[in-house]
Amino acid sequence: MNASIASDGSPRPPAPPTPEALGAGAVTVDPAHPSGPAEQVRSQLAALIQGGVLAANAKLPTVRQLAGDLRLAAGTVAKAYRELEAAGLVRTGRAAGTRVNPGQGLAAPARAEALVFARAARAAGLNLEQAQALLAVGWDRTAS
Amino acid sequence: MNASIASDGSPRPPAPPTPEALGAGAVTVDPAHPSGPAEQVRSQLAALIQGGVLAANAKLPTVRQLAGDLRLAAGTVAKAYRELEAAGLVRTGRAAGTRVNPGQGLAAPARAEALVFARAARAAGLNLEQAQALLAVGWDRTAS
DNA sequence: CATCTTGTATCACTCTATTGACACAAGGTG
DNA sequence: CACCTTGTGTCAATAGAGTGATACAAGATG
Repeated sequence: MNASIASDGSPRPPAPPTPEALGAGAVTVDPAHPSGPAEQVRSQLAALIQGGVLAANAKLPTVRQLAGDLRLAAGTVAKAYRELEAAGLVRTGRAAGTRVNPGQGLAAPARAEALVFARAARAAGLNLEQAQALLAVGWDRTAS
Repeated sequence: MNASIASDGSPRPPAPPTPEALGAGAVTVDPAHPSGPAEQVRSQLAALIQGGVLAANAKLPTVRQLAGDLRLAAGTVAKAYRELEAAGLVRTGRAAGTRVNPGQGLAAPARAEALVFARAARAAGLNLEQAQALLAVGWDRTAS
């Protein structure tokens, strides 16, 4: 669609998710996942932040809001937020809520390379877990 | 090194790990990891199999051997092996032990793409968790 | 066939994560 | 300043994963 092409020909990134959108599907919790709920929330939010989807100073939903949306205890979401803050990805404040810290998106060339690999893996019929397995093996292989 | 270059100029893959090597470092368990020990063993072995590092019919260490090497309970390794078998990656047999099923390595072009991305991510100064985060975001983005 | 190998099953216990509810305290707003 | 917003802390209970040891049973080997 031309509507998704900027004037310089590069594709427009999708609009960043609102706080409501995070609990409405952008972040999900699968009870069958090997990691627990807190870790699933943490890692998905971290990915959105580092991948540039959640921009600097973007507001995250309140602990209670996200917990309600994801059907989790508030303390569980609070744990995920605490860990994001400990990692420097967000800052939290009473009354002010939680916001993304500036400068947490990773370098754009690496993000573009991730897209290339994701497309190739999909084209080869892999699922995400398999793609991640290949990355892990490739990571070991490129250690030297 | 020329010794690692095949006669057609392509790099030689490293030798596949022996059963002993799996418990001696090729597979590791980090108690601080968000996933539990069984899942860490399962996912690392799955990656080695799908990444072609463990070849068809390669023998895995016995449950007791790997458990001892990784300082886990045997039942925990047995759980990982059961899940690998349920996924069709391995076959287990009393007395015969556990072997990799043929045909479980994923397509070589996708593996090569994973290497390219791993190198690019390392060159950008990312760690593996960050690279996996970018892959997850890229995966969502290429869903259409 | 006898013996050995090795995965599977079982057990009581320990540990950890999560839960739902409530209270407190730090900030923000009008 | 009063009131509201929102993260943090606490609690007892629950659920699930892992533990180490043991026994059983299915296969493999000589």
